[in-house]
This record gives sequence, structure tokens and C-alpha cells, in this order.
Amino acid sequence: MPIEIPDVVIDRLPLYYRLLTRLEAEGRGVISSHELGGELGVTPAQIRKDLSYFGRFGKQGRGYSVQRLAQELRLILGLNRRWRVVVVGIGRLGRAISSYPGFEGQGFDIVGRYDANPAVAGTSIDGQEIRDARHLEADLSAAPADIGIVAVPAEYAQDVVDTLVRGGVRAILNYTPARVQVTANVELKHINPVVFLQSMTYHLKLTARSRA
Amino acid sequence: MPIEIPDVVIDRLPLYYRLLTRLEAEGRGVISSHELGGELGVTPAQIRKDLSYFGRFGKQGRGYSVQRLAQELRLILGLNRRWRVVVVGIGRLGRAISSYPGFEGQGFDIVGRYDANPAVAGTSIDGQEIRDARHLEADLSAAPADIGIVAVPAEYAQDVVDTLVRGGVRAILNYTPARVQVTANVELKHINPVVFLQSMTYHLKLTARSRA
DNA sequence: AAGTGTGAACAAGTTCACAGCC
DNA sequence: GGCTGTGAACTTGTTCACACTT
Repeated sequence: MPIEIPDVVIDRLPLYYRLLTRLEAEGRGVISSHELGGELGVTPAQIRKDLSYFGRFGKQGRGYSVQRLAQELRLILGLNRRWRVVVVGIGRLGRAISSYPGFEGQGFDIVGRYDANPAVAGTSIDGQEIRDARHLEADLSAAPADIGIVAVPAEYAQDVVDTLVRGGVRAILNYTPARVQVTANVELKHINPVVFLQSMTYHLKLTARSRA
Repeated sequence: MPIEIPDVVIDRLPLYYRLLTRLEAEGRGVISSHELGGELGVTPAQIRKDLSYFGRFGKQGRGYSVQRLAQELRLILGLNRRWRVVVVGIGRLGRAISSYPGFEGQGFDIVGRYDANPAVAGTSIDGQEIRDARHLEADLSAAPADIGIVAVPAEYAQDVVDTLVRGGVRAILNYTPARVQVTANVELKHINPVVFLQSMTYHLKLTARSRA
């Protein structure tokens, strides 16, 4: 077994990757851990340590080749292929997610949109049909997806997640405030703006108002 | 100076709080750290330790009064008052955020919606006027807000954030993929679905497909 | 001279385990 | 008897500092 890589390291890699792709587009050739860290608010040692889990990508005295490092991160993160994503729940939020232009350029193809509301199912968005959520499991059997995005009302979240998992989806991004359960082999992340706001108000409460 | 409370503890409190309010609504009287932890996937020791930073809310041999603990968390997190929120950028995502019914019930009032697009500014959403983004700073001077939610195109994110900070906003939720800078006295959180997906694909890449 | 890669030192965060109280 | 609150032990994650490479 190779040494175990901390999850917190994995979570930082997309951050590095995003900056590197920008630098790559700008034609920047080489960058040091110090400069990378400066841009991202991370210490240079942290960046070197994080990268050292995966290999030796830098050159002493020079730094990292932007192009090489971006490519290595693509391989590490599995971004050298396309991923099939289904979105379940096409309300206002699901609609915004489905139409978000940032996914496609990063290799995430939305291959299915589902809603249980009969007034919504059968309609289209961006020229793509919204399928009745009843078809979800059968559709996944016929053409599997890798990732599911859940934007249904909270009370249906667990059901939808169970269906996705039965259908072979191995990663789920849950936009619902409900905490859902999955088996250990499925990746799960929650996005809940209220939770973010509530941890911010803790600090606001402590800070004196800076305005006159 | 009181002992410093780790940020990671603060980030868990809204989770505890959400479960407690549900239990409170169900009329549950008392709960042990063990049972709380079971629901949330957190160890009982962790919950007790986290809460012990703020006081002694439990009773030995019994557990925690659901009502008391929910109330204490409200006070700790600053949820015993209402918070004024402005949303900047009323595209598809900003619209979904503005209309999200989950904010109001948790004490977050959306008191302003702004967009720089002249075709959008002046129109209404849920009966609320969308103001031209040019008015943002002046409006904040006249009637301050506590929190800003940014859902503009990435290239305008830093400008909008600077305007919000000048206007006295002390916490910012950035839905933009751009990493923005703020002074140390301003709270900042990023929500970027692509970053979440990219750290999940790392794991997907490693896991063998479980389907036939 | 500059900057990586990394073991070692340090810091932070989690879990243990048990005294104390209900 | 059951469960909290909490120092102490442990584990995990971060930073230091320097040998080494270009």
C-alpha cells in the first residue's frame, strides 16, 4: 500500500490547478512555490509538501514548469477524461446548475436532467430534455453516469441519492440541506449556503462594526 | 483573552444546530452526545469537546436538553437576531439564491438585489426590485448590510467584493470561481462546485467501478 | 544564487479514558 | 448506571530548515 494521502491535500489540488491553468493560458513558463503560495494564500512549504506526495515535479533553483505541473495535476485529479454527470431536481437551483457554463470546459458533461414534477418533466432546457425522475434508474442502467448532482426538495434527497447509488453513480454533490447517507465507496459532498452563513455570523457577532 | 476556538469547531456548530432544531420541532426532550453523533457521523467525544468550548450544557447521566442546546447554539452562532444580506449578480444562479426559501426562516433577510446588466436592473423578482449595481455602494451607506452574496461573472468578482467591503459588509459568500482578496476583518467563503467535483474525481479515478 | 524535496520539529485537532455528577 | 466534561495521549497536518540540484 502506498502512503495515505490526506483528504485535505486532495481538496487543495483543484485550487492549485485552477491557478496553473490560468497561468498556462497567459503563457507563463515557470513558477516557484513561493509565488504560487502568494497568489493562493498558502505557504510555499505547504505547496511543495502537497506536491511531493505525488512526485517530483519541480527543478531546484528554478521552480515548476507551469505546463508540466498543470498536466500532472490533470492526471492526478483524473481530469484527463470526461465525466458523465446527471442533475436531479430542475427547480430554480437545478436549472442554474444545469446551465452553468463552467462544467463543460472542465470535462464535466451533463448527460441527464431529471425532475419528478410532471409540469417540468418533458420540457426542455438549453435544448436538452428534462426526463421524468421515474426513468432515472433505468436510464442509468442503460447509460451509466459517474456523478450525480442533487437539487431536489430536502425531503426527497435520501431517496434520490439511493436511486443514484443503485444506478452506479459513485460521487454525489448534494445541494440539499438534508444530510444524506451513502455507502463508504461513494463520494459525497454537501453544499449548503445556510451552513456557511451561520458559521460566518459567529464571527460577525464577535467583531465590532467597523463603520461609523 | 479567552482560549482560541478552532474554526473547524465553529464550522461544525451549524450542523449540530440544524439537527437540534429538527429534534426540537419533533418535541424531543433530551439527547445524548452518542445519539447526536450517530445521526451526524461525528464521534460523541467530538461533540462534547466542541460544546465544552462554550459552556457546560449537558447533565451527567442524562444528556443535553434539546431545547436548551438549540437555544445556546443560537446565541453562540449569533442567530438570535436577523442579518441583512445583499445579493449581487442576478443571473440564473443569483436568481435561484435570491428566491431560495431557506434563508428567511434562518434569520437571513435579503434586503437588496443588484445587477449591472441594464436589461435586468429595474426589473423585479418575487416582487422585489433589482437595483442597478451602480447604486450598491450608496445604498449600503444609507442602509448597511451585514453579508454579501456574490454571483456575478468571475472577472467582476473582486470589484464587487471591494465595493461591498467599502460599503461596510463584513461577510461575503463568493459563488464565483475567482479567488478574491479581502482585509482580515472580513469573513469570506467560497462556493465553487467545480472544485468539489474535481476533488471527487480524484477518488473516482482510484476506485474500481462497482458495476458489472 | 535560487528553489526544490523532505525528514524532523512543531502545532492543531481528535479520541481516549476516567473522575465526577445526576 | 449512565453520560458529561476534560486533561492527557495520540493522531493528523503544517511549517521549518537544510542538504541537494540546477
